[in-house]
Amino acid sequence: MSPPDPTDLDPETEARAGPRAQGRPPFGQAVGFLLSQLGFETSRRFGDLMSEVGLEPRHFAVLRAIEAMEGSAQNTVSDRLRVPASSMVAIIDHLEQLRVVERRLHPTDRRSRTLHLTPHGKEVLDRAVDLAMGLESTLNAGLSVDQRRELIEMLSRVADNLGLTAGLHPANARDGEAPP
Amino acid sequence: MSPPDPTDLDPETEARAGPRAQGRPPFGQAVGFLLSQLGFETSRRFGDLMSEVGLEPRHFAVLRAIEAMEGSAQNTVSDRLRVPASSMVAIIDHLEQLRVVERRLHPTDRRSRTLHLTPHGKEVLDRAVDLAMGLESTLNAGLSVDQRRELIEMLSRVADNLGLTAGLHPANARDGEAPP
DNA sequence: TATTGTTATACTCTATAACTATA
DNA sequence: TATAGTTATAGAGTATAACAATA
Repeated sequence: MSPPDPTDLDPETEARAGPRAQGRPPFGQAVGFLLSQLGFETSRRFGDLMSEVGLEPRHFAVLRAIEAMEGSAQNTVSDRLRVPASSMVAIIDHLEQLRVVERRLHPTDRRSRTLHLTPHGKEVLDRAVDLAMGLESTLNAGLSVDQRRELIEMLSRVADNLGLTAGLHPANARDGEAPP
Repeated sequence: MSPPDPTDLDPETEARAGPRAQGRPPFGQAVGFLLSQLGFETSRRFGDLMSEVGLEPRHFAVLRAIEAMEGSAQNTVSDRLRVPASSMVAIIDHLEQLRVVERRLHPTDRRSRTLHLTPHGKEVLDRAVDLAMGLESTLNAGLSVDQRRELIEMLSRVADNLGLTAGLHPANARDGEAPP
């Protein structure tokens, strides 16, 4: 093995800030970097939690929407969440296999399917919500109630700056104009 | 076309909060949801910006590291950023094709390659940094200097709660123990 | 003709592990 | 034997568009 590369940085000095050249802004402490980093890790942990109840984040989102829009047509839900129709098929297939959602015949339009949460689906959703609240507690640890409120206010402001629609996650959403 | 689904929610009432059932917490305003949503959109916009200079976010991260660790071996950089070695090959290939980075022979270890930023690479990095700072300004619009500082402090606290290493983005990093 | 839901296909992405050459 | 870099391969994920039934 060759000797340590003499150009290596001192780990104790630089480790916490990440590689950074003289004269460059500290990207590791920029709002954009922090949001990207935190969003990625938060999503990863959320995915891990949801897998405990057999779901992925997208299934959770659709399940919540179905509870809120009980009996709506499949395309109504996919339009609301801006999920592509073909992706929606796979999502509902999965939820049906778990027996948490049922497709039923639409009373007047035979092309259409209405979506319904089963009693078991309600239980699974309760459990998923508990898991999500646990993650929320982890994130908020050490923040006072006032700090958390301020944090949410500022993040909401940033979301406005980006033109995001509240409550609509862009990960699975089609591009295009926001709903009117 | 069939008449509007009678279970549809009133768009004007519910659009900003997203689908939500009675008795459920307002996920759309939770820290976790906001971070996930903002992180996704911030990353998407950052990727769009980097494409203006022919880069993807990972290339930007590696380019910054090479500037900070000029002349280090390829595996030193990939270890620092926790990028898998085989991914690093494709990243450096791309940076070399853009003539922003050069591989050179290691002076003592003929298996190894040292990485060097070209003068043109410095220019490209300058431009990429400008683009990133523009996004940072967009994100911070409407926040006072004090508010931005508080926001960064609180986000850093949340990052600590998640055990994240400052400046190290988990998107391209292998799993495993953090550097000592 | 247009729309709902479905299926099939083609594409991207990337991680794993095999391989070469050196140490 | 172990390591640096490279290459090959296989799997997951996803969007696109074609399709069948119905409006």
